[in-house]
Amino acid sequence: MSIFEKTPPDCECEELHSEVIEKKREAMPDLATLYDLSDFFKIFGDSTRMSILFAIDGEPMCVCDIAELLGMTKSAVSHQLKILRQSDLITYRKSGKNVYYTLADDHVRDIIEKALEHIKE
Amino acid sequence: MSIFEKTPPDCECEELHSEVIEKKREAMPDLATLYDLSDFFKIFGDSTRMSILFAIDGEPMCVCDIAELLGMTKSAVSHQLKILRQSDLITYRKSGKNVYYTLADDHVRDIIEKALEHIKE
DNA sequence: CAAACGGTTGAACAAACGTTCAACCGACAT
DNA sequence: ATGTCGGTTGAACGTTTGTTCAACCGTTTG
Repeated sequence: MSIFEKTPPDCECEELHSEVIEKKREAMPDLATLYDLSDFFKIFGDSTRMSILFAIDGEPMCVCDIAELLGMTKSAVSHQLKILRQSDLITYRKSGKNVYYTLADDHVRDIIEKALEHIKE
Repeated sequence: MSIFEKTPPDCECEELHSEVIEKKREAMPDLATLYDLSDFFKIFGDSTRMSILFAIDGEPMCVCDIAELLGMTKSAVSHQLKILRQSDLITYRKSGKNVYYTLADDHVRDIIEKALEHIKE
């Protein structure tokens, strides 16, 4: 059979370095991008952080109110806020003893919206 | 609700059941949705699974080739494929001794694309 | 049939994760 | 200064998670 013929992918484990593997390897993003991507999604992969993101959407909220809203301790909330802060997903504004958090930009909303579409299929 | 602040949010920890909390509580998605969302993102939050998704995009790949491409054991890949299968993100087709996997629909591509935009800020 | 191969599975193990707890810091009031 | 309150932090703990290992199943081949 011709090598130019469009054949079903040949995938014998003995045949390493097959055409398919090489073609795919070239199409793959570099490792750094793969890690950045999965690290990015990891942030959303926790229900507490997801709840916080919804909570601080729109009007900013202080830590104590978030904790009350979610039924959690201030400490637990603060730990998650730190992770969200380090990912540049949220911003904060200090006012006296309080710290008010809100979403950093609209990108977060967009991605969650896309995911919601998939969930509801 | 306006982005421009009418009144600065009042958030004393003593004042539970504040207006803000109640307003937010009504705007929050139900718990089931929050869990579904975070569980959905959790799937993407692993570099191995992310790599697999890129690998099987377009032309289907069998388990052995994926393993070779990613430099992992068949077992490890198969475990992650199971998770992706259970999330309906991928489909498979058996052919003799081999099993060929590919993306289930375009939704996956869309979401990863959105995330890539954010990464490259 | 039996052996070999691709793929799956469950248990075990180590690493990563989220919450709790206690201590701490800064801003405000007494 | 002392105390209080909102918020942060680090260590400890229990849970979750991904990989490894070994055994297993279904298909193909000798």
